[in-house]
Amino acid sequence: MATKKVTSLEVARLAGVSQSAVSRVFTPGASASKSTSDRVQKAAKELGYRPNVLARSLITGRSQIIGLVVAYLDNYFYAEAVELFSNSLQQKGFHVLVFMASKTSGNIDDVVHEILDYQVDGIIVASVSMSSDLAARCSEAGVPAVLFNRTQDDQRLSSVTADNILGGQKVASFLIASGHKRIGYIAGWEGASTQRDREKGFVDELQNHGMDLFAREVANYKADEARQATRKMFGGNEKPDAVFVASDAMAFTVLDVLRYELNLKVPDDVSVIGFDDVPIASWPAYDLTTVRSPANRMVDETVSILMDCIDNKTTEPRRIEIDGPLVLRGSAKISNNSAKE
Amino acid sequence: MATKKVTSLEVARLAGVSQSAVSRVFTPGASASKSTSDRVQKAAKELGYRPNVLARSLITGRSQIIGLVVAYLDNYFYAEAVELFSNSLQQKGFHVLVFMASKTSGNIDDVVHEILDYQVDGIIVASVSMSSDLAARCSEAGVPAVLFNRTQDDQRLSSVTADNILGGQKVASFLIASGHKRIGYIAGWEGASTQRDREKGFVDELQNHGMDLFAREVANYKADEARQATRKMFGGNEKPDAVFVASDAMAFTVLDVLRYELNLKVPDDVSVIGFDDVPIASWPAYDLTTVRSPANRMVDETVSILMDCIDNKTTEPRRIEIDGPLVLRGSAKISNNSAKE
DNA sequence: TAATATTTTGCAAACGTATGCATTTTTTCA
DNA sequence: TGAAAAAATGCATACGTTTGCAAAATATTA
Repeated sequence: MATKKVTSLEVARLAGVSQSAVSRVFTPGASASKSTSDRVQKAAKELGYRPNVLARSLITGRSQIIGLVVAYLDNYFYAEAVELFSNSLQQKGFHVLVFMASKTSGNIDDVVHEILDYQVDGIIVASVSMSSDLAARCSEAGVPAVLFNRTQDDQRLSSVTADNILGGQKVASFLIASGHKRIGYIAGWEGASTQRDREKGFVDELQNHGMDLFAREVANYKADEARQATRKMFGGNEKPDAVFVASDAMAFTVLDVLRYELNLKVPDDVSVIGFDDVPIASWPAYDLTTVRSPANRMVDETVSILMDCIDNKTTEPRRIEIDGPLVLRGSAKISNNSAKE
Repeated sequence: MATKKVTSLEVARLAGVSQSAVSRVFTPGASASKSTSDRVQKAAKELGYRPNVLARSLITGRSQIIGLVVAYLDNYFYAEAVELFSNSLQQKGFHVLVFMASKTSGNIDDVVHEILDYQVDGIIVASVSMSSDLAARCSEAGVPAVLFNRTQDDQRLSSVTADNILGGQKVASFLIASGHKRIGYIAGWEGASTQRDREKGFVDELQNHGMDLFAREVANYKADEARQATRKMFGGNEKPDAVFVASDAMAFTVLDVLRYELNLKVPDDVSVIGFDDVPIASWPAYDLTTVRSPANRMVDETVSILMDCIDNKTTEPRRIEIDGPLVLRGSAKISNNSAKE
């Protein structure tokens, strides 16, 4: 009700100094004598004064806000990323303004425009692509943007991803070494670089060993489509003896369908491997063999790039791929039982 | 690089009108003739002009920013809430500034101060308590605050929760009706109203039927503590034949320990019931009977309260409890097998 | 102690926008 | 067609800060 706004001017009056003095006391680098500083601090405390960040950013040109575009939080990988980003940036004096790209507008460009309206100091684009003229717009506005868990052809954009190609290769090598013969793949959304790279590494490595995909379905990183895909892939007589799924989130659905709907034994009848190593993957009910996307390291790199751009104006775009191990668990056969079939 | 900021003044010059005219064109309610509007729009598009939200808020006193304090996103219930909040508020022209309360500072008050510095139009406090003098601070600053999924004694704060007491009662009635005799409870963090209310409803209803808790452990809403609690509760000879767990997130861990570590059959040896009905609860691997916390309705109510406060200055605090059904799934015996023991 | 170097302080001008008021233009209606 | 009503426009000010500049106060040195 009282809805009182305490300004630096009122503090100045109470402390018997100029408004500039108050500002200087609250500005780290500025010069103020101990005596005025004390008086101002006291007056500020008494009135409950705190600087208005928005007014400050108007003049400094820095809002201390980072815009984060994200499409869905039901994939735990992104939920965790939001938490990590927020913590990491908070520690550096920044805060995260969240923009959902999913249901509101299919048009990412609108969302990014909205972000720029808030005079953010940087943009993190997670799990979404950006038109390249929009990227141009950002750099034109002097706002650094980093793609998180996505790459793009436009070489002017920085990006941080797992090493998806290498990850796909590891899965292929492992499945071959453990004696699998009929290997399927369930793809994510084909517009996503994560999907393309994971599949490319996987298929290339199969072919290096003279093998081809035995089956392939597309599930667009969606649970219900993953369900359909599994039914289709395992509906016939000739079933795969292994399936690589483009993300853990889909792999859980695949496992559920295989076990509880099709009554197949994992890993005896079929081995299942995912990608990301989200926490659920280690839960005994799933115990999923998967490639780790090291979220914390990816976040650290992303923040680091952003900070470099903001501070030193290092405008040079970077593309970083972080390697993660294949984590062996119970959903894939390890032993090389060569006598099969 | 170019880092050019286009201002309304430049647009005005190009369009041959005053700066006020430009402002009016971009302000919904303001009056501007079609001809100037067209000219301004054209000039704006040509220069790539968009109003500076921060400068606007300085003068309007509205930032269109809602601060969201949240402690952990690894509980899917809160991850979903963030998504729902962001979507809902985005639609109303607001955006969400995220503040993590967990690891950085145990002190929520600091976090809320930081939020207020951003001149937010409202605050949502999820899964966290607030000191009541801080609450006073908010209302003093004219910033409405709503507790999400928490209540507090301080009657001046609005809050939105599931009907936790009723939910606990439903679980008790159900377990009794289906013939369970030795009923345990695994508690969340005892400082949380959700925990207290769920347990209260549960225990009261048991006592209405002349029963007491057979066993009780505290797991503080944490996975590893839930693991310990389950081992302890089911380590002896006299094991419970049912256990109510204060949240789904913990219930999944409980199920895993029961099945894969203690080799008990669910629900034959023991029935397990959770609270929240997060999506994983419906996955066949868990198939968890649970009370629904209707996240979307809770979010809608929270946003609605906030908007009322912002628009009409309805300062009257509201406390809303939303009823959710007990969702019957496979983790709890339904049949009334009275002949047991 | 006097002269110089340093620090502290206040003044005033920004930052980019919204808006009350007075003035001009357009519309309305008899 | 002319007077009154309505709409559009520009001017100037305000929002709450930071910061360059010059003046004042303090510290340093010979």
